[in-house]
Amino acid sequence: MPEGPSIIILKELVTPFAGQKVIAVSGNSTLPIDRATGKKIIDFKSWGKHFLICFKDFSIRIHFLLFGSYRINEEKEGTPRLRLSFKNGFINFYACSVKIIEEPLDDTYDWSADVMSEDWDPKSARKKLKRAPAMLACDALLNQDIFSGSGNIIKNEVLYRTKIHPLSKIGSLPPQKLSELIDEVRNYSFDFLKWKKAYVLKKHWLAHTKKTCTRCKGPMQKEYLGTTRRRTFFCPVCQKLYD
DNA sequence: CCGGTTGTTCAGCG
DNA sequence: GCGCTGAACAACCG
Repeated sequence: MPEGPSIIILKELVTPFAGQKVIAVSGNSTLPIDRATGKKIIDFKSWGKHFLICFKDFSIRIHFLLFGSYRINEEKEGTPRLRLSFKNGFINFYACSVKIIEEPLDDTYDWSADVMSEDWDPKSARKKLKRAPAMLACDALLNQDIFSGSGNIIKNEVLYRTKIHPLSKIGSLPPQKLSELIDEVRNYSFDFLKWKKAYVLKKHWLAHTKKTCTRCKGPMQKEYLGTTRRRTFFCPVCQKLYD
């Protein structure tokens, strides 16, 4: 569920409810979610992996983390964390993190960091990366302040596509390689979106979960790298270490 | 049936 | 008070 492109799909699926009044709210969330009852949804937005339900005076932020899910006009086993009903249907969110945001979203979110956004600004990402020369490439690609929406799959695929070893230091990447990295996060995210919609995402993985390198036919390496020790798949031959 | 994971937050430590 | 690390949480697949 979680990476940025999946949230774009959700946003598209809920468009029938944009502008609709919430006629009932339920769920096992401990927050005062009933506040949405009777209120009109102004818009649905997203920032990376955050799904945002916007009302006039506040917003509800949904984060699916690793295991969250949703159903639209469809039930599923278990109590939803949040359920919003409309006269033309309902949305259920399960096992997700719910947060209420009081301030205007423009005050909370740096839209230029969102890889899928029309406000995405590669120059801004570059500036942030320049400020963190010691950061490892595998950590940079999971950093939501720099690449909001990028996740572990996107990380592995982008490093493989750009032939950058996950343990490369950001400050050691030649300028053109750095540009390539930044551009490829957005490029691959849109491929991810296209393939996910067509239910063929896994088929197109070149690195993630792979045992053999499609380029050199050598073995792929699997290690738990970076500050978060996330699963990292890479080809030690084709992906160059910039140290 | 158990182990593992497309993620994040927070307590506890030095 | 800071940065870092590991635990906790969650549900479903293989």
